Amino acid sequence: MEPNYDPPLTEDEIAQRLRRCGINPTRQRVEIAQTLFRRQAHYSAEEVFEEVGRAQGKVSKATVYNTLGLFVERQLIRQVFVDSAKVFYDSNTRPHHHFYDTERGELTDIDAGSVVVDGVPPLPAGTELAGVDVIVRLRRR
Amino acid sequence: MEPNYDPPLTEDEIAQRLRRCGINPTRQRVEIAQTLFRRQAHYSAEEVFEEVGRAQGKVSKATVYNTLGLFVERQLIRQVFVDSAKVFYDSNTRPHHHFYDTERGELTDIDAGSVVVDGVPPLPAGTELAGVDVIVRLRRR
DNA sequence: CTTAATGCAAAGGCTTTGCAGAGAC
DNA sequence: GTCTCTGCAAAGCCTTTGCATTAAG
Repeated sequence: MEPNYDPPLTEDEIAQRLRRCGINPTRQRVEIAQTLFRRQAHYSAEEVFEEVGRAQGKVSKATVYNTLGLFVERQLIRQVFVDSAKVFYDSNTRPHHHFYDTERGELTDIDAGSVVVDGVPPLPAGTELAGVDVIVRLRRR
Repeated sequence: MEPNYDPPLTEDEIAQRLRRCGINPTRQRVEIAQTLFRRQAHYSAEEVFEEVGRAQGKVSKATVYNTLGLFVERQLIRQVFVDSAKVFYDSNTRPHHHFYDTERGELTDIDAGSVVVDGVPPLPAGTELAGVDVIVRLRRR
């Protein structure tokens, strides 16, 4: 899967991006965003917590959770649900789907450009489309 | 969505079905299965617990969880992940996908017969297909 | 100063586990 | 009697919340 940016975003670019989403770019938020956008990947909250702590200054777990929640709410990132154990946070903002390796617990992107989902019945009355997620579950053979 | 059987299964039919999956049909297991198959629906563990307690003899929460886990393992039912808060247990055993009303937290089946997912890239090396889940997320308008 | 953000620890919700007692054969 | 299942309560895990402290303007 190609990265969704290249080269890596600078701190200033990150800050701008946060501002564009109406998010005040504090040190912690910028560091979390940097981690999320550094490489195309799917992180659990725990992984973000560890990775930020390693690469940058320490950020508390509460702030990690609150910030991830804020980013999701502002649609900077999205959540992926494939497992009851934990939520994945996905920083690929382009339309895409996922392979999920059920044994390794790994998510991989599938570009939405190549995928067609057809034949979905009319939406129930009073609703509108919020998104279509395709999860291709894999097992090792 | 049409029910996946009709009329309702008798206790004996349920027991047979459990045996076919290699599950010893105890009272609790049969009652839980009856609840799950009574109508086409998606239950949280909590809902199964309450519904069984109301309709049948009481079953402990531990047994509900253990039994649901057993049923999933034996592929009598499947889990659906759409929300971090809880797992849905789905007793529709035919291939199908889901609408998910994000505001009401309601799942509705989409028959797989009508849906085509095309253009999925080749599976990663060493893996085989375990299933394709399509979740059509809806919001109220 | 005043408002917003952070961090710690405690609380919460869902789920699993340990283990003693009940049931099946 | 032996093996399995059940149920309670305790523990576990991920996540959220309350609240005092710190940072920002």
